Amino acid sequence: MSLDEWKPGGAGCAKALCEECEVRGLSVCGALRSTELPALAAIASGRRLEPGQTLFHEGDPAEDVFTVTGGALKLFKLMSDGRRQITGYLLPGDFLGLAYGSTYVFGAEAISGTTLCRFPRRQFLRLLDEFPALEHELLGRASSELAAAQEQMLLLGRKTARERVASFVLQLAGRVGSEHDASLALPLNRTDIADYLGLTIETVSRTFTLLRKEGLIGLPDKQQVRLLAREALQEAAGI
Amino acid sequence: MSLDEWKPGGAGCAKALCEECEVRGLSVCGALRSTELPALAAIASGRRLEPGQTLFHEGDPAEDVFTVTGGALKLFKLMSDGRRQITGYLLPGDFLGLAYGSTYVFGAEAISGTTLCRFPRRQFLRLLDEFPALEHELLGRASSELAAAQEQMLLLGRKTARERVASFVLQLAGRVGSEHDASLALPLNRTDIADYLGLTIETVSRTFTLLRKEGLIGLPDKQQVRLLAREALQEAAGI
DNA sequence: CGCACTCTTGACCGCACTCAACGTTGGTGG
DNA sequence: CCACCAACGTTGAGTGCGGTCAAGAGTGCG
Repeated sequence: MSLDEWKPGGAGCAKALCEECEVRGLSVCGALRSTELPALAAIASGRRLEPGQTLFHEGDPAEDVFTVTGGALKLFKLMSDGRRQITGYLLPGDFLGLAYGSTYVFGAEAISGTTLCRFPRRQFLRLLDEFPALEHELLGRASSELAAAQEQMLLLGRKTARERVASFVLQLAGRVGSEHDASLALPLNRTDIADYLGLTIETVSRTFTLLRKEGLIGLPDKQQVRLLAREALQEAAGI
Repeated sequence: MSLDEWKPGGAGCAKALCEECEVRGLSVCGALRSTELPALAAIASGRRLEPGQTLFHEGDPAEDVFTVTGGALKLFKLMSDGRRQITGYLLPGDFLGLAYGSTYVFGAEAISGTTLCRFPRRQFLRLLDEFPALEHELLGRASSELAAAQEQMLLLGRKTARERVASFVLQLAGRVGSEHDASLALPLNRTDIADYLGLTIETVSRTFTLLRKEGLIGLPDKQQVRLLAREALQEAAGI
């Protein structure tokens, strides 16, 4: 990816000082005071990715870190024969770039139209020395991600298809903060859900249908889910 | 667990200043200078766990963080019906306590006889403010753990039994730094390997036998593995 | 010697995968 | 406007990998 695709000024939204960025409260940047933000803004550049566009591949030199300002990204690992495991998905405010040494250990691809704030890794690491609050914030996020990763390992290693799908719906509801009985927008299509849950697309489809017939969820359309019985869904998730 | 089981002085080995601790170079403590160590030693206490003894359960209030100074620990999550997923195992030098909020999100249990260095969480967090190098070291370790967790998600979600066992043997070899053709001590028994790889004990046993018959590994006894064909094993691991 | 525990091996089963067909939707162009 | 096509999702039929159940081998300990 050529550098000139990135526009200076953070989030590609002309908010040069990050002050007005709508995800500031959600993102790592929220750990900095207003007086410290300019140092971050100085190294930021913004970009928009179209659906399906690749941010980087596994194995690429890890030269940048990112904050998601809009849309959604999926992270994944590939095997040589094409098998794929989606290891996570990122929503606005999420930080990307913790888990690597000198190269990215996973690929990242836009799901919907996505906007990002990019920081050159070296310069970002220098800022960590300058602002311990930023490093502290990152450590907190890394802890949460590790906890989520362990939950996902339990899901992938031990849960049945029904338990996996129920867990996924509940996890999604927790992440986007749904109101009671509201519809949730699914950030992933069936293929991606399958690769996230370690199943096939057919099994995901069948299981959605099963949970719908059981009255636990509603499926108003292909991109939405409705939680109809949270308690029962938690039971189905295997607690 | 009552506090008086913990003996002041770090690692339960009377090395009050951590200076002579044999895992200092491997552990987070290595990030501190000699002049800074006493501050860490002042809040450290040591303990020994016998095989099978529990350090803490999932859901316990997370009051301490630990460094493993000897032996081995397994981390695991349980489902209400007894299904178990081992999410990782710790060897000397490893740090324990990153992945939680106010309560531990996994259980921890000694595999072999294990010695630990314990730090009260609050006091440890205060030291992080004082010594940014310590926080930096923890963030680096969290990154590595996240990378390992994603690799494990690929294994659990997409690999066959043969690929899982081959991956496990190679991962173990990388972690204990085996010499060529040397025997590796298995830190986990068959039941634990099964719960780590998302398989049953029978499948693990059958797959070890299969890899032995294929000439990829040797099984001198139940607690050792020998890498006989590293290249072929990497091929079998699914790369 | 008996008992408990771990590991291995065999026979059978079932859940999720594979293969296949069909339905639905949205975009494109005649 | 409809015909066509591609992408995505759903559903059905049959299969196979790994799970379940069961028996037996090996080992250590009282």
